[in-house]
Amino acid sequence: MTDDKKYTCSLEAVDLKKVKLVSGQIPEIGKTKFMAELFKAFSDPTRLQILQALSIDELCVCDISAIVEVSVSAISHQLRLLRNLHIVNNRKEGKMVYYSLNDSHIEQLIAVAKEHIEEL
Amino acid sequence: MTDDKKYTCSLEAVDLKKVKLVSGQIPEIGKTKFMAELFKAFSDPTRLQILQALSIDELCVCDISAIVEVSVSAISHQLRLLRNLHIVNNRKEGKMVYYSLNDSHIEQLIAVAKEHIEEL
DNA sequence: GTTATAATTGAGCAATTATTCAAATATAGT
DNA sequence: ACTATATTTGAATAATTGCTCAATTATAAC
Repeated sequence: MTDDKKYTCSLEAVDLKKVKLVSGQIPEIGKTKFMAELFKAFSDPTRLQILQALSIDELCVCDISAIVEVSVSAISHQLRLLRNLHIVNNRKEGKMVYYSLNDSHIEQLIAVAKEHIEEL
Repeated sequence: MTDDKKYTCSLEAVDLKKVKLVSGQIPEIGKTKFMAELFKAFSDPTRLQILQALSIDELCVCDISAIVEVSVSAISHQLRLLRNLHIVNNRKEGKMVYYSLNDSHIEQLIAVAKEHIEEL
């Protein structure tokens, strides 16, 4: 009858007060989903290599392909994903397209992650 | 004959000097894969909600399930993954298991990501 | 010991994803 | 116009992933 979510354990086990308090303090699900998408961009080794390379220098697709040792096509697919999330910018020059990082948060995220795994 | 990776474009298109320079400066693939795994932990909305909840307070599995509105089983599966990556700690008290964040980098990563999406 | 319940676990399934391949665009040089 | 080449794109495929369900483990109360 009551609209209790069946997900959880008995009422005695749940600290309802805590649950309400915490629920009220975490971001709404839409924002969380967006953040998760951003993190997902960093969660693939190929993409992470691309981002690390771009944190050193602006690069064209061919160069990225050579550095990461993955086909041009695969790189291009990944770059589109990164473009759509506004993580990288691109600049066309003749036949070639040069990519770069969009803002400093990208490098910050990578730096913090590096710190974390280094002190394991 | 030569061991050129076939991945890439013509030799004229590739800036070999740049490629070598950048290749030498990015972390080895093993480290990058590990970092990617860390980011992957943050890349699912359910897990990200768990982490955001834990950044506010230590919580038992039941409470997390109630906050995130996902089954206890699903939460437990995700917590195992987070445990294996040393992102969360747990503490047993009777029948219940309390989870908390392992170190401050976790909160830092979430904070930077939040900043990034807010200034889009 | 028996019962109740918090939490974990393994198998299975639907959905997502990273890459390859082939084809299409776009630009430069002839 | 024609050719060469840098990049993009769509479809297909194999691999991964998050959840559910059912069963199990661990602890507490009786």
